[in-house]
Amino acid sequence: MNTGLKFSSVILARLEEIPRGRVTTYGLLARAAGRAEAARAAGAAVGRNPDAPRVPCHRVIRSDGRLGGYSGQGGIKTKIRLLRREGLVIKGGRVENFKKFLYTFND
DNA sequence: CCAATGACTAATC
DNA sequence: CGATTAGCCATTG
Repeated sequence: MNTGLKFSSVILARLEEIPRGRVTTYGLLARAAGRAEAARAAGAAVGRNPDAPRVPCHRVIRSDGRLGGYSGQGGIKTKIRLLRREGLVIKGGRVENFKKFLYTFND
């Protein structure tokens, strides 16, 4: 049941706890928000908050290591730059060894 | 309220 | 490994 907090709100709140140099997936994010199978909705929620200078939405990638998308300024290109800036290696549109940097949430 | 939509995912070919 | 298909969901018009 709902805690009173909207799904998208929880998504954004959870994003802020992702450490620098780490990434998470839309699926894990959705699970952290209370809906394990709402990965798609999670992506939609993050996508509606493009300008989030303080929200590290660029640290969210797909479950297979591919970048997914980015609605912020500069588009996907910016997402790549930001991730590389945190020490991650992007190649062929995906994060290499992303499982090593994968951040998992705790209930 | 119903139908469409999207920064998804896992399974199949 | 790339392309396709079907499933799942909150949000929007």
